[in-house]
Amino acid sequence: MSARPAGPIACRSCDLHEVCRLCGMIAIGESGGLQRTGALRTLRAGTRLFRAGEPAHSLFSVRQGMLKTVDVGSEGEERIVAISTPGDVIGTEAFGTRIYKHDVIAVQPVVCCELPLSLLSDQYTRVRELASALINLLSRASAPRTPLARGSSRERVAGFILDLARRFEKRGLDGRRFSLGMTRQEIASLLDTRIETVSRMIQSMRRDKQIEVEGQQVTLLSLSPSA
Amino acid sequence: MSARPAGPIACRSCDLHEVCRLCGMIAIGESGGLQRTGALRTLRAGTRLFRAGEPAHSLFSVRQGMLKTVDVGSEGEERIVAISTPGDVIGTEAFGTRIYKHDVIAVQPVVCCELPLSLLSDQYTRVRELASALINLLSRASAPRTPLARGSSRERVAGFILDLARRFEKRGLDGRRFSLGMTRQEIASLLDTRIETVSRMIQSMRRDKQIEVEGQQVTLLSLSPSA
DNA sequence: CGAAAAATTGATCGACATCAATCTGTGTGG
DNA sequence: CCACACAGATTGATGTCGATCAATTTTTCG
Repeated sequence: MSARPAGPIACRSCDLHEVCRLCGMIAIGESGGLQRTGALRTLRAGTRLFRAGEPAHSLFSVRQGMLKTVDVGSEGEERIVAISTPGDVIGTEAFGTRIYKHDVIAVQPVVCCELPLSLLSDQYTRVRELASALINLLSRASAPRTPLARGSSRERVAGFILDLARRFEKRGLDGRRFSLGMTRQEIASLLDTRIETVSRMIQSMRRDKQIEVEGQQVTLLSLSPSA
Repeated sequence: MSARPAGPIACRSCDLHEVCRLCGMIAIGESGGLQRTGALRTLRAGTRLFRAGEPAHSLFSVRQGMLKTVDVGSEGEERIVAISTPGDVIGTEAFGTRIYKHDVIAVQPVVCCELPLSLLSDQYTRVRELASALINLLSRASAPRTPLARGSSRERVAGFILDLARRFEKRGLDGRRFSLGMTRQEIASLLDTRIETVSRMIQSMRRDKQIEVEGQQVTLLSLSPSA
């Protein structure tokens, strides 16, 4: 009963869509829904998209599945600092330095689009619309995000689930019934708490009829993604 | 004995420097150190630079002093999500939407540079070097930052102080002796903890000879900004 | 089926929140 | 100038939430 990965999503609800389109990488004559881009890439759960410190060749966008952005602490413990869901763009920080800053690892089977940085650099100097699109993309990505690891553990877990729900909804996926897509351990790492606490909070929310739970599958009841 | 505000810094160590220069806003014939830009702006401690939801006209860079980026919770409590120190750029998230996403408030007397977005938009379509500089700036700003509000309260406070030290050092300021620049209450809000805890941890670090403290003035002893 | 990983549940302990009192420095008006 | 008020900071006492330790249960997968 392995939960299906989140997505796939349509190109039009991807953050990279405009940039992608201007790069002329979307096949001509596409008909609605899902489209082919220049470079698709698939990863099995647990495999790495890239590593911190590595030279950066590409920008990625998530088509299907979820990935974790990981910070390795001084003692080697992995701390998850972000989760990427379908429609998100990964690697925007490498534009200047051409070096990735974190490990990024698939937590589910992933399909993503790959856009070579060289291609972008070549073209935005010629196509000013592309420069604009890139600037808009990076601008959005530069907004300080409200951290999930704040408040009581109950608030963190509820915040995490709501955050996922809103993101899915924004991309045209189901924001009321979906898979958490990762283990309790990974959720705990993201929320800077413990696996037992995550489990207890989820069960507690279930008893309070806020959600229904079956493994990683969640259904929102009194919680609402639009709230 | 009010602590002096952090800075001022030299233009060349400001994140906005390249963009600023290409905009031709730095007066010609400058001689080293501090230079005049097109628009300076000063704020008294406690005054707002801009408000969440407000239409965005400008990008700012901090020349002197410190500001807090504030998120207002559902019950009206202020949660500090970021601190801006000299050399930092504020408002990058507004490039696309032309709307600021947070309240930003001076915690010390502040001097900052103001660069109208309209001016930037007008020019990057003509000057491709400016587009590059903007893209580099936004790219850097889009990197997921390791949150300070993680780990034990001791780690949070130590992490906060070290973070400040490194930032000052990077900008050519003194990273071994400086002012925290804000109240214990504000530090507590940033670190998602309590004012009493911040106080206790600071005193504990003082007893352990990691730092010297006198009000907001701090001197690093065994702690090192380069470590 | 059997082994290993993930998740749940319970019992105990410690770190930090909370409540409360005091101390320190700063600015204000008499 | 000094008395006073007030905000910020420190310190102590107590309670509570979540970490930790431990035991099962459930799920996954070879």
